[in-house]
Amino acid sequence: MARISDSTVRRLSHYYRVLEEVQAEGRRMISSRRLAEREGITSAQVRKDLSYFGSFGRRGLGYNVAHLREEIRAILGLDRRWRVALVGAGHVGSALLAYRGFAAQGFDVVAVYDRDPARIGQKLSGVAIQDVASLPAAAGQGFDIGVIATPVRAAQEVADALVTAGVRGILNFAPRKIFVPAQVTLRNVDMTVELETLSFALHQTRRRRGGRGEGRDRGSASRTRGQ
Amino acid sequence: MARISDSTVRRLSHYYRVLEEVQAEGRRMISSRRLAEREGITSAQVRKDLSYFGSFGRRGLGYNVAHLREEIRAILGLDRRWRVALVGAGHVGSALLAYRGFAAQGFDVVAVYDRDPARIGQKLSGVAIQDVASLPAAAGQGFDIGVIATPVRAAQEVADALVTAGVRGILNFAPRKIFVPAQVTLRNVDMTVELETLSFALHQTRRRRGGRGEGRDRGSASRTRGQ
DNA sequence: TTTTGTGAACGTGTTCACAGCG
DNA sequence: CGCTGTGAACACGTTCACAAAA
Repeated sequence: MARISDSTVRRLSHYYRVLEEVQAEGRRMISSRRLAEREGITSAQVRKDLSYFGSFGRRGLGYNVAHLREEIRAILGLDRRWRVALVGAGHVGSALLAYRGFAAQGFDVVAVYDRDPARIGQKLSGVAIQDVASLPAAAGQGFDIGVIATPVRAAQEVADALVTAGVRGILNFAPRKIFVPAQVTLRNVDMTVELETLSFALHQTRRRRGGRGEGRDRGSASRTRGQ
Repeated sequence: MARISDSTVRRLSHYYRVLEEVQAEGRRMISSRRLAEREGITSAQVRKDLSYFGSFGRRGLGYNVAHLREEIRAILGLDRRWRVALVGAGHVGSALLAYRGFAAQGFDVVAVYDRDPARIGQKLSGVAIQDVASLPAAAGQGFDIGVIATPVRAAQEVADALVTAGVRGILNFAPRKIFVPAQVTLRNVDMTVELETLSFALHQTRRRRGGRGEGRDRGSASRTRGQ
């Protein structure tokens, strides 16, 4: 299978969510056009994305909602459960644990670590908080994914510990670049960057006074409300 | 000024953070190569990004850390303060309010809204929570940015209310596409997508058993630890 | 000699447009 | 006729490579 682009995978995740909704609405089939409208993209993009993985549609009819949903589910690897280790039991960590969609999509937080002695031993959403010092020795726990929800300064050290503990993927919430071995997949969620790019955009439009709103719709930029 | 790509702006935000660190370390100058190493990218990329905005370096010497930091600060529009309205006083909203870096970079949360009567009237990090029903009428408050930290189902409605209230930019944490008028800038932080792309990547590598870790370093993917 | 700034080459993702099938 | 699947055209971001400057 050819290399799949990052953007394609991200959109697949979006399609998956749309399909859940559409299925809840009781629709049986959906065309690439309707699916695209829901996401504010082109139908060609939808078809191209799906075509990398197979032919799931029926010409003249569109896609069977339930079937396509299952296919994407399998493609994304959501048809299994993932063992997640969370490091950092602060605000972000708590928010994450409290988020129900987490477990719903197959991600089980099986361990929580923190450095603060006051927190160690406490329970967070039913999971006991352990001393992060014991993390590097947790290789036997079979963690698949590690989540870094610590202050920036601890991020790289925690990443190293997670790698030692054997995780194959890391989701990093700390606003700083961290380095991991090539075989470990890294994903970042950096609110600071989003906020600053917003600031940049507003700053710009103020300069270009009132002018053309500009159809700069790359990635997650704005888009006029569809119908 | 030519159109600046999204990726360039995001990197600018990263450079800014690196420069803060480097400045704290007491260094006076930095070359594009060293700056690039810190972010795990190429020096040509750094120079190209900066070149869109001017010539800030000195050939043979590199960039003056303090000066370049100020330039980027101005480019990103961080040399002013932004009035932020937060909608949703749940876990994500609280985490956000508690994050100190927020105000430090010029973002002042001047109002918090929620729908839950039990929360309305309470204070969150010093800000009184108001009824979200009053949001559409808040046009006089001069909000620049709106943050959506509500459950998915309320997201679009809240977005509409924020637009009515006059925000020019929206940061959406709800895992669903929302539509806004073209003149409003939209930015999304979707943890679900990140998690699912992680799942996809791990799922893939398991299939391609042990094989070449693959240098798929697009976007925020993994990278071998530098030096 | 070092390092910037930048056109040009390159690679990759998106859009087009249409053949193919239902 | 409607809609998918896809090669080809296109657009755009990244990397190269080198002239210019310190």
